[in-house]
Amino acid sequence: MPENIPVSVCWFRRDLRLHDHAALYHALKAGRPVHCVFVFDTGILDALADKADRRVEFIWHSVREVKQALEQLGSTLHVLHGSARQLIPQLAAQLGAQAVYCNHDYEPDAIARDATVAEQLAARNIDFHRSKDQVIFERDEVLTGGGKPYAVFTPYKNAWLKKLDDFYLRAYPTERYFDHLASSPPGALPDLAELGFQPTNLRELAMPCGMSGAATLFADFVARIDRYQQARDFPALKGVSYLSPHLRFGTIPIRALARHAHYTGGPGAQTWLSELIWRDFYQMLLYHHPHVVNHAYKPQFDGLAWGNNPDWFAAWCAGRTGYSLVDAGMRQLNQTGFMHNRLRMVTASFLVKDLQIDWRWGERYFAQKLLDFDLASNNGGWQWAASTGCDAQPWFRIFNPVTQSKRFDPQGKFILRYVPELDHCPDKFIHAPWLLPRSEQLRCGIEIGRDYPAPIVDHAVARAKTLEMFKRASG
DNA sequence: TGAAATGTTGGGGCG
DNA sequence: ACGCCCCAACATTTC
Repeated sequence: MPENIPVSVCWFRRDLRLHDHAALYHALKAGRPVHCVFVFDTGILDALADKADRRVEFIWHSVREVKQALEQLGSTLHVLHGSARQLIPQLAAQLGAQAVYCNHDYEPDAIARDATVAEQLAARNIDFHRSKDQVIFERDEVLTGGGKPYAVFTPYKNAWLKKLDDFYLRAYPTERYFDHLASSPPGALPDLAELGFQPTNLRELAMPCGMSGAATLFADFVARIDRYQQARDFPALKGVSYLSPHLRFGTIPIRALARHAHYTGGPGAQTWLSELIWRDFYQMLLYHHPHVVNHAYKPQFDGLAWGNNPDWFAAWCAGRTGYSLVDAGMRQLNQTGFMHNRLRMVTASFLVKDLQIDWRWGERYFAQKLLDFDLASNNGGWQWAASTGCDAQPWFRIFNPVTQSKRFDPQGKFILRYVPELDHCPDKFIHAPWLLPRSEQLRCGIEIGRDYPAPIVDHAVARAKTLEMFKRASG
């Protein structure tokens, strides 16, 4: 690449697609040849304890798809491995770039990283253009009448919906400017092993990756969105969109999803749109209150006297608490990297309010395991369940794991998918197997305490204890 | 985006 | 027939 031709760099991060991509659109439209780059950032990857990580594999497949698509257009994706803070300014300088484009990221670590990159680019006299892309409304776009960020979801949602119009839902027509992609021979793609990772069961799970995978899942969901409201709370049903990993890594743009929900209408689409608004809400909240990463949003709940029993925590992680729906949810997470949203609430409530374990322990575990892990949503969800958060559920609201099980998995169909030990357990006892009389246990071959764990806590006792714990912190 | 405790009502069994 | 008890069903309040 002759250094006298000014070029641009488009830095892909959590936006692994080529269509409706804000940064790519702005880069291409500026007219200079655009070099696309992705960095497997050791600053992030080195912190992953488990070197068989479904997310790295998901990203790898998605990056490969973007790269192949760019190569069909006569360009390529430069795939680097190292510290993004150093590599991006280096690459930009090396290519003789006049500008670097990327999309906003609202996580504290990402903000710090981007600030470093901004400094280094400025020192080299290279422009750094950043765009909103991963949310509909970011940071200060939706504020209260008093000009402050919302602290309660419902009024936020109302203001969000009021502000919404065609403008915010339109797609960036990147494909119109693809002829501005820098022409380039195909580049190299380090394989998983070179990145220091091992393959997972992602293939076995038939997880659709990349832009094409996102399109497949989206089409599948669109066909059943009318049933979303009725079916979404039942983990045994195919009720939810399963798009969360794609939304996380940007293989599908949020605008396409919000657009569909908004223009389709109906109770299913409206309920789903509301979930997308929760996502914006938590991103906005994290941006304004980065302290939530390590602390309760409500400071008085930083003083909760947690029990933090390590044996109970291990049982919770492994799906061996003796509460069948809780265990099924945790095993789904361990085996697939996904957990149904209803079960995220049930298992989180159980950890915090039945086991009295610090919500941060659970948050960290989900962060390690979830394919769709997103700091803002995960933290927001945990603080909601733990009652420590912004617009969280009241602290005295405690889920009964058995009642939740009866209500949301009435036939125990989901439980049996992940807790096969209970295969021969009579339906009546599937939600609370320890109530199975000893004689019945022998008859159907499930000895509680041997074939399936006895409950590690008594819910009624735990509930009273937790109410005390919260009362002391809030009093 | 609850659950449990407590209060109220009304029907039926029964002396 | 009547009062009394029991308790299910529903409503309210409390956590």
